[in-house]
Amino acid sequence: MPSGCRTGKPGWRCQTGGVTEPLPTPDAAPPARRGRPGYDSQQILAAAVDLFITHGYDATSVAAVAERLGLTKSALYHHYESKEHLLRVALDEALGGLEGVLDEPGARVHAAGARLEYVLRGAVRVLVERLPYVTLLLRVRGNSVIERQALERRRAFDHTITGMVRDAQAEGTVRADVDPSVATRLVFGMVNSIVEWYRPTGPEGAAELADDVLRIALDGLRTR
Amino acid sequence: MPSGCRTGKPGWRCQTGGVTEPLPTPDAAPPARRGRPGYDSQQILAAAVDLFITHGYDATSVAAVAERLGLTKSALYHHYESKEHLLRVALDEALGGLEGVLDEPGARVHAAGARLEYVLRGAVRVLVERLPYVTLLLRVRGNSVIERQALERRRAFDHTITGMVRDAQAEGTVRADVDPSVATRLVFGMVNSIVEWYRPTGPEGAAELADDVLRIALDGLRTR
DNA sequence: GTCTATAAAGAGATAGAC
DNA sequence: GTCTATCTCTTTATAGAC
Repeated sequence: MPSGCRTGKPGWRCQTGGVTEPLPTPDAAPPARRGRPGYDSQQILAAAVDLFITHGYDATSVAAVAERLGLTKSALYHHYESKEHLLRVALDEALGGLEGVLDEPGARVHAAGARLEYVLRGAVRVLVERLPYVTLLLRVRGNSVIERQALERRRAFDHTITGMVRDAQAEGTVRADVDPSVATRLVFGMVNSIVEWYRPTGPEGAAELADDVLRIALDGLRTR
Repeated sequence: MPSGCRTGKPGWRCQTGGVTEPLPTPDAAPPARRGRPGYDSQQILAAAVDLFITHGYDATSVAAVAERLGLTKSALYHHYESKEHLLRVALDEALGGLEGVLDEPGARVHAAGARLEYVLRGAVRVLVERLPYVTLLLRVRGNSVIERQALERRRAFDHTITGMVRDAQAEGTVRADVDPSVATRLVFGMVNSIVEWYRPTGPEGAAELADDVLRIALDGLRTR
């Protein structure tokens, strides 16, 4: 990210709304951690992910992350050995959440239609709970080893869902006139698009959002 | 984009599949243009957009675009006055296509449900016809004046669709138990997600794809 | 655990030759 | 219309003081 963001030079690539201003120092509410200021790894990660989302991973400099926290680059390198380390931990947070849904009992009931419904709702839940991490995951394009590993885990997740759609078509609970792979991609396209606009502070809770998604994805927009 | 993409140094952020290799020179089929090699503005833009999509706009260097074309940076600056100029033209290509759908007669018929259906189908059509440009548009985050102007035009487009959804709810053709704004976002999330996986070379044509989208968005995945 | 200072390389953009 | 050479600033990362 160019330093023009700070100087306000016209034409520079910066967000409005003061996203680049340093966070208040964590001294105000010390989380049972003595010594000097010191963010913990979670707070540093959260700041980094926020910038990665806004400016893109590649375009976010380590200096920008440090500045956001009111630290220097060197201090940041004390917590994370590299910029990619931050990315790896963040992507794992997202993927772990999504994969966790598939291990829950509701994702293993016998009826395929019920499994699918449970997993859709679970995906919305994880997406909202871990919004920044999932947002980052969905912006990864495979430009490094770490990103390609993340994409591979995403593909495996999608593949599992596609199997559920296929099973549900076989049992007659899901329409059979759309390819299961295309149906999965379209429905998860709808689910994933939530990261583009949903903010937890809004009036709509995660459960209501999941209801809306399920209504449209399963029963469609049209009245009958 | 780091030069390690070319040297194959491990850990570098590069795509697999040789995306960064120079294009064959256009000499093979000279498009009625004499003198020496010379790409036209369209070809240069296409190469730039392809890299912007893969690596992100900010992370793509002008040198990388030039190298992709087998040119130097200076030659590229002869065609486009800046990197942002390339972005501006590309985003306009996408937005012009989408806005054009709203001006077509089918988007102005009296029945709101029919208008909505026409515009959904038209959006899929433009998205497929101008796939790279719309893909780039959907990745813009508002980090510069040009990006914010593009986001503003997108918002206006979405606002028009939301109005159609609201009208269709009033006439009884669209279910009224979902907020029109949320419904629009979800359905366009589904439509827009097509850029993440659809490739025109595949077995599915644009018309079949639009049929699938309309089926799921309007009638849902569930059998009845 | 944070700092200053620095290294080596890449960024956008321009000057001017041919 | 394309080139080489260059300017100035930013990049990731490290060394070493406190």
